[in-house]
Amino acid sequence: MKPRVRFAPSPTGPLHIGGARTALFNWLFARHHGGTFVLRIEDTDLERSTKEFEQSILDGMTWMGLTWDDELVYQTQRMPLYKDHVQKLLDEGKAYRCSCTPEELETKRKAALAAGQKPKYDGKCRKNPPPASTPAAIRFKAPEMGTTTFHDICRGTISFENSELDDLIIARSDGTPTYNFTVVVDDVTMKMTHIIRGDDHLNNTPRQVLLYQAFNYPIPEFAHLPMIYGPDRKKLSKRHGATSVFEYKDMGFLPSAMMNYLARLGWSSGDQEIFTIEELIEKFDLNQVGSTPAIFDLEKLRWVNSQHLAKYSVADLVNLTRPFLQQLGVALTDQTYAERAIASERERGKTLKELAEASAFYFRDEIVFDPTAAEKWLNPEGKKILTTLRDRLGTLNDWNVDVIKAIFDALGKDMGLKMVNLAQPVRVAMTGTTVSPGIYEVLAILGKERTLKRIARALA
RNA sequence: GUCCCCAUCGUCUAGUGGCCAAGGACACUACCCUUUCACGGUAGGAACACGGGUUCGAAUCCCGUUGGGGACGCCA
Repeated sequence: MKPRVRFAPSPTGPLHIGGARTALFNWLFARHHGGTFVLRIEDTDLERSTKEFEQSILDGMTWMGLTWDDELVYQTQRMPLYKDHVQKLLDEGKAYRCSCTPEELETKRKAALAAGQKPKYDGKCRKNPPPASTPAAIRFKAPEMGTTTFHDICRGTISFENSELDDLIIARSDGTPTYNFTVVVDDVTMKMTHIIRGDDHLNNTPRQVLLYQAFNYPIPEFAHLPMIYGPDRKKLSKRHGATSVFEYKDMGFLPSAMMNYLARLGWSSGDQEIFTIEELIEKFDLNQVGSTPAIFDLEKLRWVNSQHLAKYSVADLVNLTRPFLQQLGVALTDQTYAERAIASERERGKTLKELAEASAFYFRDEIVFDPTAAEKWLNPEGKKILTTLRDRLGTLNDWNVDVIKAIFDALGKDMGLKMVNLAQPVRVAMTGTTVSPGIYEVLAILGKERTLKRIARALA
C-alpha cells in the first residue's frame, strides 16, 4: 500500500525551521515510497490565522522545493464533517456538554499546579450535565481506567495510564472543533497511513488514539520526530535568532542545502554528509530516523551550503548571486566580466550573501576603503609602490596574469621588497580591504583601465 | 509538581551483543601550500552521564539514579 502522509501547519506564523523539517521528512517519506504528500491548513483558530501567513507558508514550501499533491485541505471548509462527528459521539453517549467557564477552569488549573498536581478536568459536568438551554462546550468522555498503548516508528511502544488523561474539549461553546478532534477526523477521512510530526505531539497521541477507538476507526502508524533545539537545548524559537525559512533564504542559503542539512538532523545514511535531493529521496526512510533531539548548528549549515555551491557552474552562480549583489546596490551588466569575478571569489563565500559581499568590489565604481587597511598599507611607503607600479603597468599592451606577475616580480626586485609588502597596498587600492583572490588575478580581471583608475584614487 | 520522551566527542552522527583500546563530518588547534584571505592537504585534542544487573562477552539488553527536554489551553 502506498503511504499517504500530510503536513498540517496552522497559518499563525511563517514557515519555521522546525515545521520545514517536519514537512521535509513527510515529503521525503512520500517521495521515497511513491506515496502521496498532502497539505492541510489547520485554520480553526480564527483569532490568529491569517491568509498572509498561509501564503507565506506556501511560499516557504515552494522555495524549499517541497511540492505537495492534491488540493489544499482547509479545516474551516470541513465544519459539517466535524459537526457530524461531534453529534455522533453525543448520540452515543461518548461526549457531553460542559458549561464550566474558562475562568472557572483556569482557577482550578492554577490551584492544581500550585498543589503539585497534574491539572485535570474534574468532571463536574460529566456528573451533572447542564440544562440544554445554557451555552456549552462539548467534552469527550474519556475512559477513567485502563491503559492506552500505541506504536511509534521512532520510539517503539508507548503507553499512558488513562487516569492521567482527562475529558478534553472537542468543540468550543461557539461550536468550532478543537485540534485533537479535527486532527483525528481529518487524518481518518483523508486516509492518512502515517502520522509524521514533531515530538511535542507525543502527549496528544493517547487522547487521539482514544478518539480513534471511540469512532472505531483504524489507527495509523505514528512517527514522532525528535525536536530541533537552540544552543540552549530549548525548543527552537524566536529568541534563538532566525527561525523562518525565508530568513535563511535571505542569508543566501540554497534550498538544496537547507534540505540536506535539515535531513541530517535526526536522520543519517552511513558516513555520508552531502546529498543531492535525488539521493535524499532514494536513501531516506523512517527506520533510520533517530530519537535524540538535535541542536541547530549554523556553522555546519554554512559548510553544507558551501558544498552545494561548489557544484554549480559559474554562469549559474552569477545568476544565483545577482539578487544579493543588487541588494548591495550593484548591478551586473557585463556577463563575461561577472563570471570571471564570481569565479575568482567562489571559494571565499559559504553563502550567496557572503559571495556577493566578497565580490562587490569588482563592480563598484568607487570602492569603499576599510580604515584600518588604508591606514596600514596606503602610507607613504605604499603610495611610493603604487606610483611606481602605475608607471610600469601603464606601459603594458597585453594584460593578463603572466605579464602582471612579471611586473610585480621586477618591481619587488628593484625595490628590495617582499611580495607581501608589494601586494597588500595594491590589494587595498583595488578592493578596499586586505582580503581578496590572488592580486595578479584581481588585476587581470579588473582590466587595465579600472586598475589604473583605482591606483590613482588610492594615491589621491 | 505530574506524566511522557531522550541520553556516544563542543555540535550533527555511525554503532542494532563479539569486526570498537568507539568511526565519519562540522567546529577548534598545529603544520604544509602561499602575495592576503579562503580552498585544498596532513596531523592533533575531543565522547559511550553514573550505578547495578543479564551474558563467556555490553556503547549496544534490563533496572535504578542523575541530567535534559516536552506536554499538562474553549492554541495548534
